[in-house]
Amino acid sequence: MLKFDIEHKDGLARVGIIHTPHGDIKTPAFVGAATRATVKALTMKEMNELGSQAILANTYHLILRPGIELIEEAGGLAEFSSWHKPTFTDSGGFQIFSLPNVKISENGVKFKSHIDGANFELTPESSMQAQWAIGADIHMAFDHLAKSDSYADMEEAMHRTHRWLDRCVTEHKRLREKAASESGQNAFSEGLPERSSARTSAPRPWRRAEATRPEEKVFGQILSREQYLYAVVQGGTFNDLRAESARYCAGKDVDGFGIGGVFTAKNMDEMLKTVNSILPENKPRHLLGMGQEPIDLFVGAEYGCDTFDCVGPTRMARNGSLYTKDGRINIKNAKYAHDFKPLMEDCDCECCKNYTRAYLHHLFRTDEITAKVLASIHNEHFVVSTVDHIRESIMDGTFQDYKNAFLSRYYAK
RNA sequence: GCUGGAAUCGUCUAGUGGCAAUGACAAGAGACUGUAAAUCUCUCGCCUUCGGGCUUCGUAGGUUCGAGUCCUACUUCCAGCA
Repeated sequence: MLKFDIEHKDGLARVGIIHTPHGDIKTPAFVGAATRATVKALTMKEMNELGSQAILANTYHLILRPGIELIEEAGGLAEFSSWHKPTFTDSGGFQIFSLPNVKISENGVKFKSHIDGANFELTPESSMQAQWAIGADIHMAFDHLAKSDSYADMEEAMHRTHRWLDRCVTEHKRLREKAASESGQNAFSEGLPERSSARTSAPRPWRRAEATRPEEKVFGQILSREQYLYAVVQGGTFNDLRAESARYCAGKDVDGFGIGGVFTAKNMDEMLKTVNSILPENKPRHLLGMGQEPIDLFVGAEYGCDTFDCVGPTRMARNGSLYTKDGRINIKNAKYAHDFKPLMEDCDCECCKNYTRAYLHHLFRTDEITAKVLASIHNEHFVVSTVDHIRESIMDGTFQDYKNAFLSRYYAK
């Protein structure tokens, strides 16, 4: 069972530590979205330096490229990407919702690679197998988001998610037992194409060459094959469905919970209150996909979510939309051409400590790669450090003050 | 000097008798929440009561119901020959 210590509580909000095989996550925490085993535009060193505690990769994307076997051959997601800290994988369930032309059946989902047209099928079982091969510390159950927000569609998606959850729990348990009995062997590629196992504990040439790099000291962790499963709560915008889903998931033998499909919900606070009042207190909760808007982080933490992930901050960054304490600004706008202030006052990220808005404006206008790097460093640091401050404020009882001050300024307009 | 060729919205460009006029870039702005996103959308001659009105394709004339498109002259530029 995944170890989760709660250090402090305030209503539904809590401060805790998730102990993973790759280290601890002090919660609440923002998890960087590393869909294709990289946080776009950023190196793992930069992610580490901006304070990120964990990343989340996506099973669907890694199946397409580079292929699950390759990640396994590399020794797992952490080894492959050189992120020797906690990792999550999403199940691929979200892609059912976001991709066109997927064929959904009770068994699972069939889709064509958008890269070369190859046919793939993801099922609860194959998603579990793929996630075990990827080797993230925390896996998401393979779930189903509704295509529309009608009650009927939401209800159907929820029930299917529950049926799939049972299959995920069974398969995850089978793989865990197999891993334990065959430790050291390549035990996790069942259902995937045959491939000779190259995964060993022996250092590979490229690792030996890097062994003296200074960041080895920062990253040095032990790769473990212990892996954990979160159930995913669905139910869309309907509190009765959310409650039903939370009750269902709460009864399962899982290590924590993802709360999915939330960005379609207008009533996030009510919904989270409902769900997190039902979910067992002693297991961590991950709010899937939320965090582009700071208010989501405050509301999420206030109502008992422990971790967040979101592609918004880095995507915004690449598109020139950058966080400040006074709201997001579009750095490409003409008015920043002669603005020689830092992007954000009192920000200690590499971008704000060293560069001006005018310089960022110029880099974006000239389409320089560095524009996206610096912007991504800032935006990712902004959300990571905001959640870190939320943690501190819950700890010392000043959460409401911090929330009110932050949000009233950010959304003042 | 002679002989060809060319001049179109900030730039490059399409257009060879019915056009406020093509495309790209630039410019102005917006969107983005478990990433098919370093992506996408809108505006881009002037005015507008959003029906439309007005002025535009080097300059000046001409032919024609109608000219960016045809003719003449001029101006500028390019190429070749002197």
